[in-house]
Amino acid sequence: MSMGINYELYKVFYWAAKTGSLTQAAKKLYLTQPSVSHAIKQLEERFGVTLFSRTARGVELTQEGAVLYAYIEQSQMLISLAEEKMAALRNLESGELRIGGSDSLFKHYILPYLEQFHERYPGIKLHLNHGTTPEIIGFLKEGRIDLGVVRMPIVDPQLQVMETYQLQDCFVAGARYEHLKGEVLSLEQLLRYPIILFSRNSRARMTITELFQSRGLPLRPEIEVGSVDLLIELAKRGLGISYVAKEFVTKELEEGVLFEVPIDVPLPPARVGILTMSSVPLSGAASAFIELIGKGSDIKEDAR
Amino acid sequence: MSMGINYELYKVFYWAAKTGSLTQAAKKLYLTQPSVSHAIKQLEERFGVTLFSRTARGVELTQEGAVLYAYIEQSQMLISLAEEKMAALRNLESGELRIGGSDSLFKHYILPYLEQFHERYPGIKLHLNHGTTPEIIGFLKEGRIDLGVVRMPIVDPQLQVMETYQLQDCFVAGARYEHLKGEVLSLEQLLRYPIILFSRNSRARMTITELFQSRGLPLRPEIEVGSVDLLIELAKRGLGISYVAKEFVTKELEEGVLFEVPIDVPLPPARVGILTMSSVPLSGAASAFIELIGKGSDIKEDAR
DNA sequence: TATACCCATAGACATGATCTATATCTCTCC
DNA sequence: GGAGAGATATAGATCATGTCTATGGGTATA
Repeated sequence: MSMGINYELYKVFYWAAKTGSLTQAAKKLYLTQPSVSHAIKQLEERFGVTLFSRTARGVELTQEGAVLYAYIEQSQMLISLAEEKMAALRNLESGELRIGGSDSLFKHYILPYLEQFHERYPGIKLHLNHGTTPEIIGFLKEGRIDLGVVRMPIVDPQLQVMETYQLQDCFVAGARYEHLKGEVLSLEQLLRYPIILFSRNSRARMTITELFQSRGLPLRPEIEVGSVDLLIELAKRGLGISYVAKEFVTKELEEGVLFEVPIDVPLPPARVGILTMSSVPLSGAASAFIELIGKGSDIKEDAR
Repeated sequence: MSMGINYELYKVFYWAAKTGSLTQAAKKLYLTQPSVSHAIKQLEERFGVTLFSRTARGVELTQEGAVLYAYIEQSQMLISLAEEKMAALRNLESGELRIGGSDSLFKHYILPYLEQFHERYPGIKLHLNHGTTPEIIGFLKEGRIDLGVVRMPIVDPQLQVMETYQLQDCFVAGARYEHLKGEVLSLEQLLRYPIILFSRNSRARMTITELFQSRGLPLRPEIEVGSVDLLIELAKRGLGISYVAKEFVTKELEEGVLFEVPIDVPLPPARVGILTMSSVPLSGAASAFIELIGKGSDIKEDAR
């Protein structure tokens, strides 16, 4: 660092000016007085200007020294603030956590963790960005979110995936289809009823469509919605049979406003995964959040 | 400097963040890439936080790194400004020069130098503070002015004195006393005429009073004024004979509106001196000004 | 006059900043 | 797919320079 002025000298200058004494500055900086004296001299030689007038009681800024001090004081304040801020970030007293996911996963999976997290680290600002799986991945790659919560499977070499929560999709109906209670339907039978599905670009929709297609059956939903709440609501009102994760309708199933319509083929369980950028280091907040989720469920991290 | 974070590291961090490349930062700082890499690592370890995500194309600030950068960038700007300002101060492109003196010395002695100085160094702000000799000395000791211009002799161990300009006091009269032209008066004869003197606390006044007293003559001025201009004006209008430095009335003497009234005892020449605080280093502007004056007259610096 | 406290200076010393050499990784281009 | 360019990381040697001790001079204070 031969060029330019050593910024350490400004630290010394600051304390010398602030305390009005090289000896006091030395104490503040855990140095000896000659070191401080030497540091100030270096600054003066570099600038070609006398910064202090030396008296028997200490030192006093000259006109030029006072000019320098005006700038350096500000600069020093900022650095102090920066150091405080960084300490706060490390201790998770400050910072932000930006999560991407679907509304339904937020509501039924992430929410309790968010509450815990916020209670434990109240200084950290939370940002929730909802979107479809491809959108979430886009946000991640743009650096707009720290982590995404989406349905598996995802294969993307740029992404780090941790599978956590397990979802079991199923068909549910409301009172209007009461007569189906206790029955186990085949896929063909199911198709005789109006089916309500989540929108085309969702992973759940793709999974069930594939299942029907593999048996040569065309799955044509009567109604297609963009919100899981609506999916549930429509089923409750009897507009059809909804395909939805059982975990999202636990309350409705308990209350009896919905009941499951079992089918004769096993529906594969869907895993939820937490996505992060593999090349971008996790922020303190993000890793704390992931750890929190890890405690609440068994994580299967992908080996890749 | 074992405690705290080495501020040099911030300089490295700044350039690494700004260029987005450790290699580029190294070039900017005339360092090698491993040095920069090491510096960043130190910062990260001190903060317990990752500041950059390393990619194949360089580095990119993490969330935490971006927070730090926001502060450090500001701080860096201030330091750059400070360094520019100090360079400007050294080159006398900026700064200020505060001079104390009497109005008459400003007008008749300092003014041409001020003009030269301002022409040569237009960036330097000029402050003129007028006052009596004791006031000027007070200003100096308070640090309110850089230098004072007063009549000698001054003896004060805290002050550095340089004698420069020489003044020759004399008595002058206007047309009303035309009949005195060509005469040489004794002090007693002079006392028959109304005398106009500068105010009591001036050095010129003290000198002439002593001269009369040493001969047992009481010097009672008819009129006492606080401004040399007024002293001259009153003499021109014939209200009396004024005691004034010949150098202050050269124009009036040439024009003939005033003429000198010689006396039969030699009036000692008065020297003008430039005062500075001996314990306070001169500002660049002040020493440049003193040098300028030095070229225009032969300075006799006191040995002390 | 003596004491105490300040800053300046000189020279010895050791820390730690910096360098060289090398490894590893990731894009890109052929 | 393999080679090359260019990025960062790591290890160890080196030496610059920051820091210390010792000392001196100066100025207030008692």
